[in-house]
Amino acid sequence: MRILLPDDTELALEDGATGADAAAAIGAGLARAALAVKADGRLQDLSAPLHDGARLEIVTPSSDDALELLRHDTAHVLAAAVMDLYPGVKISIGPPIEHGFYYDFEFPDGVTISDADFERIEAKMREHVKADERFAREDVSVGEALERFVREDQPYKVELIEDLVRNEGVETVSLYTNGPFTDLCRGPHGPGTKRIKAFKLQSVAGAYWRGDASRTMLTRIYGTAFFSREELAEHLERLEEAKARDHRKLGVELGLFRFSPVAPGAAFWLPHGTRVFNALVALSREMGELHGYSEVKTPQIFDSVLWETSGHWGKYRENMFVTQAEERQMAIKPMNCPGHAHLYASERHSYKELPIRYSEPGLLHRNEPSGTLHGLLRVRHFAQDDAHIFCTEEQVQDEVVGCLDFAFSTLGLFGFDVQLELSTRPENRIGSDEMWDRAEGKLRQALEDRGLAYELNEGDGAFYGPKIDYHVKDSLGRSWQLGTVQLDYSMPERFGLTYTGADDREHRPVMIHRAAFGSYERFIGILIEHLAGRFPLWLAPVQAIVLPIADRHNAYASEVVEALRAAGLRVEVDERGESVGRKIRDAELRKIPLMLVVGDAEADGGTVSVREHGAEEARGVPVAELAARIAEQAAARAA
RNA sequence: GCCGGAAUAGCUCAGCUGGUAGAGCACGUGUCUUGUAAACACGGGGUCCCGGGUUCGAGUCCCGGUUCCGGCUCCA
Repeated sequence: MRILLPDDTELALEDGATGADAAAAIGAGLARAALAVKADGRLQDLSAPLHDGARLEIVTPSSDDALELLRHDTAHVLAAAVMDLYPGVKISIGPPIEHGFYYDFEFPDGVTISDADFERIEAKMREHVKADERFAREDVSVGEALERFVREDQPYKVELIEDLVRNEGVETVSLYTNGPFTDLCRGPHGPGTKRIKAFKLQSVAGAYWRGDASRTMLTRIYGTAFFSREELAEHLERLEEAKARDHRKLGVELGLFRFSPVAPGAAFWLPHGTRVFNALVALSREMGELHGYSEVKTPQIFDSVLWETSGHWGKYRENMFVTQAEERQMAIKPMNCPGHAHLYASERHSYKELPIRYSEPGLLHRNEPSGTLHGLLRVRHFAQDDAHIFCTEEQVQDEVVGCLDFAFSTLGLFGFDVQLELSTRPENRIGSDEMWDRAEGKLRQALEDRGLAYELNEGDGAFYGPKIDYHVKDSLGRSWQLGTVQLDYSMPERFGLTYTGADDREHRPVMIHRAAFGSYERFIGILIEHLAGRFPLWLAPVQAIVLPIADRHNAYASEVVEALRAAGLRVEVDERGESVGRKIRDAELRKIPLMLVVGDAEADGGTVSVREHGAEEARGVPVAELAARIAEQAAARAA
């Protein structure tokens, strides 16, 4: 038979030849390096037979799919080692993931695993690797596979097979055996365990079977693997570096905020953190003015009837902070929208007024489950750059585009890599299919109008309408939602919102919920990690620090500070009796954008010596010139 | 909320099989008067997370709780 290679040459092989045979026919080196093959774009084992005319690609460690394959192999080796060490353990699933793999187990009663056990497990894994066990595939009937896993008392495997039969109607399944361990697995796998040159177990965590909180909690062991020790070491190094960017660490080091057990999930903002926060609120207000938003203020605590009207009482009561006032049940607001809807309803509106855009940097409280709190990224007490647009059905499309433009011109200042997600109708929803078709179509159209790439999240919309979310990743690659645009056909109904149309009849407005940053807390957390704590001039809590060389220069230093403050800049002076080297080091560690050294020469000439991160030092800069330049730079919010 | 782990000075951490709590940095004082990433000396600083138990004796062992960390579930 003939197969086609990537360079379009043909290779003649005997009928029934495998991927391994093909690799060997091309060259001995390639045969040694080969892990698997891609036949007509589909990955398969080296030992699987090829078919005539197949377009073949040999997968080696340098191929795109190789790491995933290796990590999947390693997951099987982990399972083998765990089976050796913990008799009676039940296995579930063990896939490769973005930077490694995991395997979920149910350990026998009384056995808990912690990272202290990793050494022992890794040692056992190394034995399996050293033995270079083959990954042997076997296709068996469903009956045979079920019989096997029932006999071995592996209920999770049995359930998986039963589901495969039910959902996909399979009649046979594939089993992979490496050494003493056999797993239900689609494959493919590499030829043998010896290809696993470098691996490491990383953490242990609980994980619900099938991601269902009502089912058993399994023990998940995470690890990673590479083709060389160097690559593993580099990866671990990168993880360490990422930890150094952690906003929880930098926030404390830079004196931005703190947390305390007296208020779990709520930040205490120090003066410097508050400056950053306020600078962002100012930005949002400025953008709001530009885009036709009107700021409003609504109460913090409402009678629970408002939450019943909005529907939050039924759905989110557990997650709301409830309080009491003279026998009346009140609740602290978890969102601004009911307040805004109530405000809208308090006046009559004509179509001529629409769209009405209410913004409010409102302070919100949500009683998030304790286990979900995470620094500034998931908190119970936060503020949003929130706004609600009340508009006619015809205006929705333009308003959504406006929201996207608002968000991108705002987020664009920070250089984030923003992922857009469009979430469509969930199973539990209100409104007709026609309404959903229209609403989803408008969001999609808005994204396409602006040429924005997005991911489709089917069924993930709110019960009252579809939405577009902006997602970014933190330093450790975890994805977080920032802003959003949500169409809401429910709230206007619940609050009986109307406007008088040109036809002199009452009509229902559409409500759009939108935010660019989302929560300021989360945004600042992400921003700190993104910038590694080095804020641009316009956001920096301290924009410049004046460093007198000796204390005879302190008086001149104070003059410089005054001049710069007069230009509206946030400036400090370091008058400590320390060396210049020391003052510079400390200012660098505080990540202050500008260091202004002043000595005899500067005092004589009315200048400063400017040290700026990532730039050449500039001596003899006249103070007035510097003040004008950086004031302009800050006003322009230049990066 | 669930599973696992952790908690010692402002920060980072050491403290063995139970025997009066330590370092570096930071902070304070003094000396030095400094030219682009750490001058030197001295000093102050502790509810060893909280509550209970075991013990002659608990930072250390056991139980309960709190918060945090890593995940899972959830996230209007």
